[in-house]
Amino acid sequence: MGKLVVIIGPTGVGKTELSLRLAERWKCPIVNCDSRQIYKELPIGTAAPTEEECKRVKHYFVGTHSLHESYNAGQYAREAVALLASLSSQATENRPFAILSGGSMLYLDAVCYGLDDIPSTDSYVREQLQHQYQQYGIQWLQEQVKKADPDYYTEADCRNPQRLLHCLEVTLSAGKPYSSFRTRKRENRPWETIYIGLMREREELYKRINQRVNRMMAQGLETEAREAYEQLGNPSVLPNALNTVGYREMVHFIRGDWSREEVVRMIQQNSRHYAKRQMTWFRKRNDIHWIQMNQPIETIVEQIETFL
RNA sequence: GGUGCCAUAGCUCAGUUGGUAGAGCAAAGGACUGAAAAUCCUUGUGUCACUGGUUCGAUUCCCGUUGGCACCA
Repeated sequence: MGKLVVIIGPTGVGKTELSLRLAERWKCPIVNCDSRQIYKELPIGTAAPTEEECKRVKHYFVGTHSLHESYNAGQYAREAVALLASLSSQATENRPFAILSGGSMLYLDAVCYGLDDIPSTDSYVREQLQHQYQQYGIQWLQEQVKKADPDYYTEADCRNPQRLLHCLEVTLSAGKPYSSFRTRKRENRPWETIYIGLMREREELYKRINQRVNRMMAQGLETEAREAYEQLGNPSVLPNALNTVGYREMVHFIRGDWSREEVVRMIQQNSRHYAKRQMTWFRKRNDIHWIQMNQPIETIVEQIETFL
C-alpha cells in the first residue's frame, strides 16, 4: 500500500517550504489542501506556492479554480481522493507517493477520514433561508430546526446560524432530516497515511505571521484584493471566496473606512486568530507526529523519515 | 507662569449619591462533517496615578505632588 504523508500545521508555520523540500527528496507531487489557495485570483494574500515553486515540484489544487465558481469541502474531497487514489495506484516504490499539505481543517478531515454522503442542496432554498434568517433572526432558525430535525436540534450548536441554516437547507432539499445523513462513519483509504504536524512557539509563530503580512503588502496585496473585489462587481456582501483573511479587511481599506496601518494590524490579528483555531482543531487529534520547526531543516527531514 | 479638565484591566472607556469595580476590543481556552482563512461558545482582581487629610470605612470628598490635554498669558 502506498504511503501518503500529510503535512499539517497552522498558517505561517512553514508547511510550503518543508513540503517542497520533502517532495524533491522523495520525487513526489504535492497535493495542496488549502481552501483559499485554490483560487487563481488570490496568490499573494493566501501565500500560495509561487510559479517557480510549482515548476520545481508538481502541485495540485493551486490556482485551479476561480472566484466565480462556488466550491466546498465535499467537492474538494471527491476530487482529491480520486487524485490520490490514482497516484497511489501508480506508486511502485516504498517512498511516499504524494504529500498532502495544508491547513484547511475540514478539507483535511474530509480527505483523510471521509465526509458523510449528504445530498447537494438547492441554491434557491439556501437563498430563501438566508433571507428569512435575516428578517426573523436566530430564534426563528432555532424553531425551524426544532420542528424539521429535532434530533439535530438537541446536539447542535443552536447559536451558530451557519449550522442551523445548513441543517435546514439539507432537510428541505432532501425531504429527510439532516441528521439522518450524519452517520459519521470513518472511511478507509486505499493508502497508508502518516500525519506530520508542524509547530512553533506561539510567540515565534505570531512574529512570522506579522512579518508575512508585511511582505504581502509589499508584494501588492492591495492591488490583488482590489482587482478581485472589482471582478465580482464590488458586492456589499462578500462571497465566500473573498470572506478570507486579508481580503475582507482590505475591502474596508478600499471603501476608505480604515487606514493602511489599521488594515495591516487587522489582517495580522485575524491571521493570528485563524492560526489559533487551527491549533485548537489539531490539538485534539492523537494520530499526529508533532515536529518542532525551530531546528535545522535537515534534522526535521531526518525526524520525519523515522516515521515512514 | 495662571486657570480648567483628565489619570480605573494590555488598549479605549463606563461606574461607584463614600461600603475596594464593569463593558467593548485584545489575550487565552473551546466547539465545529459541504460557507471551514467560514461560523459559534466560554473566561474579567485591577497598588481605581502618588502623598497626606476628613471618615468606622476613600477608587469615590478635600489639600498637595507628578504626568497628560486644553485655554489664557
